[in-house]
Amino acid sequence: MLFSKSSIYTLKEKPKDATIDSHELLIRGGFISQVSSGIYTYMPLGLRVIKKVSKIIEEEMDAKGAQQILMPAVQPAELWVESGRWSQYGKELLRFKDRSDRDFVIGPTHEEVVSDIVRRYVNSYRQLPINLYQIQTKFRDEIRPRYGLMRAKEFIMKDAYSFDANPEGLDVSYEKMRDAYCRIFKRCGLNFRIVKADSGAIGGRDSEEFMVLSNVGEDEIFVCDNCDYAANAEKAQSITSQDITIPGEIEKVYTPNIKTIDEICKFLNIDNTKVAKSLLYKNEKGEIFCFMLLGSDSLNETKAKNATSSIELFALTDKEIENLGLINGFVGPIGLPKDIRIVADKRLEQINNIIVGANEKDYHLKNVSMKNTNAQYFDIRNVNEGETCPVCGKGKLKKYMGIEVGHIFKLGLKYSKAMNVVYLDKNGKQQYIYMGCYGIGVGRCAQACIEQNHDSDGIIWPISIAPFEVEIVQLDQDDKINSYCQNLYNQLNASNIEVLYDDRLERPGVKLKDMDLIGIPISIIVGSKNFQNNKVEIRLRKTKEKILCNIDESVNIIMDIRNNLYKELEAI
RNA sequence: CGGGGUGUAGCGCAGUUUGGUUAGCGCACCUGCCUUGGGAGCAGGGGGUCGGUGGUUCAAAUCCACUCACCCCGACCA
Repeated sequence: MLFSKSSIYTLKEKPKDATIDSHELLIRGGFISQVSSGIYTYMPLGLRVIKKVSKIIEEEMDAKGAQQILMPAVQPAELWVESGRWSQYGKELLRFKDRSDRDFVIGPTHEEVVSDIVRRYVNSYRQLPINLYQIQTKFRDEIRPRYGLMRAKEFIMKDAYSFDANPEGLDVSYEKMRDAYCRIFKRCGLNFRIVKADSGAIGGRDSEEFMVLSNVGEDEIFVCDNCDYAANAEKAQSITSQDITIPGEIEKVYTPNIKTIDEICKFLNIDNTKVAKSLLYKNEKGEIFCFMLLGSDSLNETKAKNATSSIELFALTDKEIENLGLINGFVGPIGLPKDIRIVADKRLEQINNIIVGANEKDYHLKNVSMKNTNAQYFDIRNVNEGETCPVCGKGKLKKYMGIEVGHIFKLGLKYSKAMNVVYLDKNGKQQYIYMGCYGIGVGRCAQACIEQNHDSDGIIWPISIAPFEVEIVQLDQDDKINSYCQNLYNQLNASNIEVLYDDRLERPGVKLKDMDLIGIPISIIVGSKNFQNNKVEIRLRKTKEKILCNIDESVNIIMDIRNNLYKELEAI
């Protein structure tokens, strides 16, 4: 592509909306342009990157026998009513009516549509397993889009859906996708970790996320420093000391105006592991829960939702607590109204003498045994950095922030049952199909890659997803140089090298700055001083290495460098 | 949805507190000269419903009300 004829619009100044480097560079480099909050146009350079990532995904998906399809962005509400998600999915699902007043959604995901296809065409075990995928624009009406393509409302996603006759088959399909994902992210030059994850509203059993480690990531993950255990905070577990203590007599203590854990620890001069906190929440159905945790721990709402089969949880307000006849700050498990379910963290299970609220103003109870409560026990606490790994039992957990670029699930029978996705087995018996689903955020991959690969001058693309492999930067104008560059450009194009030729009549500084900003891995800089001596300079974006070579050697050297860059990626 | 912030030329901003000539600066853009290995210089030039609506006033970018958009923090979020 000729730079002078292209729609590459770079900016010198930092756009005021960009708060993280990758977002700034995407805009300054002319890769994307914002249209509305969370909605972007992919400019020529950006689209080339998207296509590169997509191509890698397609190659790896196809290699696993998955077949590409393209489903509609607009879906009828009927399918969502049938799966139950019309009512489960909140405002994030963009709904609208057509001219004849029928309800539709803009697809945030495609389990319903793909299930509908499979139930219509797949009838026999002989047709299984299958895996259908697409690369398509999704829409989720995010409450707060941010960071450019990182959390956009409209975004490009690869979503794949596997269909198997039985759980063993699903395991195989899942492993294939896991393998494909590792290859995809590796080829994109991403440094990532696989973490165990919560499957969330989508349902299902096993679920793993592919996380790009980055301090601008929005997900908290815990990684063992000894073994390969890694988990999202919503799923992470740890080994913690659990005191088994001797029961004593329950004792009522006067604790005037002492409401918080900190205050009571100070007042009674005790450690915050000797107290239990009791948190009152209600869910979307109006059920009320008392979540109990050690004073030193904090509630993980995702775990709490799973423990109570809730879709949403809301902390009760002081007023709501009063209406139950309770007092905020003095809530405890003894003497709660019967319809409040006590859900306690597992750490409390063996505890026999904990301090809790007395459900009476200005009083707490000492020596309360959890056995005297009708608590149910679940893991509902947040893991803390430094706690012991639950798998190897030796390593300590370290906390990182991660960008979720991929997520794989074993859905099981959730949608099959809801939507009657069935087949006939060898015995002619009707069975439900086991589903898996597998997503990759295409734009998010590209941006995560920038976040991991940039410097103060601009982007440093890995060659696999760079918008171009090579850039010719012509610094000076004369007939010889013009024809040399043009010839070089033609030769590289003829060799199927993707090349951007900066033929603009700009001053050298402008072109060199743009070169670094856009971040193409290999540049050939053609200037009159070197050219007089029959030399051109080849420069590598990543290392800033300069290679001065004879003008007639440049093509061969570029080819070598290019091939090596691809090999380096494979070797990571 | 709660809290905070910003809307003035394509981009980045000043001016608004204390209303008063023709609304300004840098970058970008156009013309010319000059320059040419890291976002040059000089001269000339084009480009504005001051986010929108309504109000106060002799007079509004500036004051008031409402409203829209965007950004940040939180809640939320496959």
